[in-house]
Amino acid sequence: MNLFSDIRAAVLDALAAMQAEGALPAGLDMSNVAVEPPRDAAHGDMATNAAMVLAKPAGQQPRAIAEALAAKLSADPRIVTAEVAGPGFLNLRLTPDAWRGVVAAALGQGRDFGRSDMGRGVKVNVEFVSANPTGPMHVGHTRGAVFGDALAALLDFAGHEVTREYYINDAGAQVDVLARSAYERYREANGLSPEIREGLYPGDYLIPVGEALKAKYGASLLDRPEADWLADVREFATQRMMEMIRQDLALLGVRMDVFSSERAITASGRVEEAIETLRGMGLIYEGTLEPPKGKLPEDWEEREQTLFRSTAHGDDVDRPVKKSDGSWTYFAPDIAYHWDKVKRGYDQLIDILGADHGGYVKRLKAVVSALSDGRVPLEVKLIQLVKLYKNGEPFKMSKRAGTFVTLRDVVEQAGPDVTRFVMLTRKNDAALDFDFDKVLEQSKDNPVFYVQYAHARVCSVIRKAAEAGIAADDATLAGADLAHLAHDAELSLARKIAEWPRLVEISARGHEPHRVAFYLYELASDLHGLWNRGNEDTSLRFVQEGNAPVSQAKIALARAAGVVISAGLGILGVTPAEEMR
RNA sequence: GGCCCCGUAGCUCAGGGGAUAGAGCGACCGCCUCCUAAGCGGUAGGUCUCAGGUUCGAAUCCUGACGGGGCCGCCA
Repeated sequence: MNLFSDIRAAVLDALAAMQAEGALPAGLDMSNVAVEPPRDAAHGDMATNAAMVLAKPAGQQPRAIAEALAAKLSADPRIVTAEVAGPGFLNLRLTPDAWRGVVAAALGQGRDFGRSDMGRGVKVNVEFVSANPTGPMHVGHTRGAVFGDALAALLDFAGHEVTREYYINDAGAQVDVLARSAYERYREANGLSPEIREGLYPGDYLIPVGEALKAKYGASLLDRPEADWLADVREFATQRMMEMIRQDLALLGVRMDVFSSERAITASGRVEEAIETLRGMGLIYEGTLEPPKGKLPEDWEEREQTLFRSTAHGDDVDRPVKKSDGSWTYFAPDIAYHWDKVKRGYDQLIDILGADHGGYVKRLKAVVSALSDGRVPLEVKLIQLVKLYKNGEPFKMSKRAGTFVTLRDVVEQAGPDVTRFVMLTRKNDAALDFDFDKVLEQSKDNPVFYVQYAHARVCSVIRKAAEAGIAADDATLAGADLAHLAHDAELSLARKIAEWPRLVEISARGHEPHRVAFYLYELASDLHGLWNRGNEDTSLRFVQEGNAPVSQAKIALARAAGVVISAGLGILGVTPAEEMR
């Protein structure tokens, strides 16, 4: 149930009736007609811009259209008043029963209240994290992981068929480096001193990998040429790294549906296949690139390479798929991988990438456009930098300096709830300040506690009611006589609850899970506000001792808010606490 | 030089073309005999970086400046 879209439908019906009567011309575009909560509550419960949007195409005065529309709408039993205001707004006031209906719907549907069928039949692939399997996840990865997971949950809630996918970069030079680094730790495990040369990964996390290699191979790999052991050690170490990454993701509460391997794609010849397909479209050629303007790379020289004509699909320059030595660039397997996703039948692809991949977006879009014949849209959500602060001072992560902050560091200290909420209370395209002390503080400055506290208060009310001998289970509440909700402070909370289904659709459409976090904060604020009004006006307390029917109506309202908080936190992956200690 | 992101209250940030631009923190003044005060109410605080444009209407869309960050062919 979405009261805003219900009322919008009523507005459209009224406009259609006006057209049938000749009061409005036929063939008007109604797509911009909106029914929204007004910025200022004094204007009413809902406002529509219909008259202003239609005035010009209809060739009529906006206020005249609004007057006629108001006359039609006032026949609707849910609408108390329809007043023309300002340049042609139509402000609507709804009956208390309309708002009580929202409370009833939320109780009836529980955490499913607000689910939308907006994405029905739409298959979406959300690729995120995709951290290289060469070490533990760090703070930067954490933001992408949390964002992707929440976006996937949001799209699911809005009715899409969602696949969460991780692309394992297990085929490039970096996994050879990993293998060499692990091999040194293997030598170390065998009592030799490791040579962690420049360019190898020095992290301690490879020490157990070296020991595990010793357990498996004994001393048999010692003093052998690299060619003898590289492939085996690479395979072994890569698997170990992926296990570690899966554990890190599990700590955060992130679960993937599909892990795709670059190595598998490369080995199966699909890169060649993809490039040949593009060649068949006339999009692959041998040529040289113009040097970039401005600051040149130091070793710039003109080279002939195999290039992808990405400019034919909106890119600024063509992009190399082969290096000058004839081997594939990083881009080539990515072409094959995205083609693979297209062939798996998704209607929409979403890539969650770090902001340092900004220069990569246009070529990826070009590939998907070319290989899907323009049918499958690819949206790339760039996750901007996480700036770390400690004691209010910015500090840089450095593996060498030992200030490398892992996901595990953060989650084990702050907990997954705080980590997730903080990282989701910001748009993906704005940089995020992550202040360790503030996040660890667990104080009122931390919005996640504020929202959880609201939920805990609802649970507390229900417990108190039970102690007072008033039944307050969901089944009883669903049958409560909501006519006892009459105070405007109570109906205001119902109005906020009514916005939830609308907010879900807006957030899902914009791929903006942060909106959920901000809405939950507002909803929590409204609940806390109503709670405290009970201090001055005892008739506003949820539990009215000795009056079960009235208590149950009030608790039903609180429970409806709690159900929405619970559902919203569920999308964000945050636990709805039942009590705070 | 080009491309991407950002610029809104002292600070951190919301604001899917709508009315008098909002919240938190900080400052100031109040509220616990009472469902958890991890809470609530109020006051103060604004040239929405600037200049053009589109529109009945722009913080929002477009163009261009300015400022900050990121990226830019044999790294992935």
